[in-house]
Amino acid sequence: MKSDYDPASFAAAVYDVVAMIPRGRATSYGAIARAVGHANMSRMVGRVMGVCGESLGLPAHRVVNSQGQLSARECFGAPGRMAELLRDDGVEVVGNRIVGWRKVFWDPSEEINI
DNA sequence: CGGCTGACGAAAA
DNA sequence: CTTTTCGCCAGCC
Repeated sequence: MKSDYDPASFAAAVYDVVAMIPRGRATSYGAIARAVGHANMSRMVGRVMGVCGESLGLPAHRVVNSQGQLSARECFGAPGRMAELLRDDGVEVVGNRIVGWRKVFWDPSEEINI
């Protein structure tokens, strides 16, 4: 299987996964990294999302860390903006943490490896 | 060209 | 709960 690490392919896979996140759900960087075949590249996922998809219209606010905590809340133009978007998606957010993260969490590997 | 940092993760203490 | 360590790669100084 594709064990070769391709930055372009990796980014494309990340975009694809993030774009298919259902409303009212959220996923983690590690989950995406795993889904694309790079378990330890969670950081690269964050970097790829760091550019916010550059007008790709990706629901980056649905991507949080493994603990369901919003690390990039200040990257959406204003603090609390990300939580607001999540709340609009039907996800309860308290402070920087998603409420019921366990049931809100969406595993992309289930939709990719299906 | 080397070192630091970073929307991270997981394990260990 | 907090803090530390290791891993991974890319971008910046």
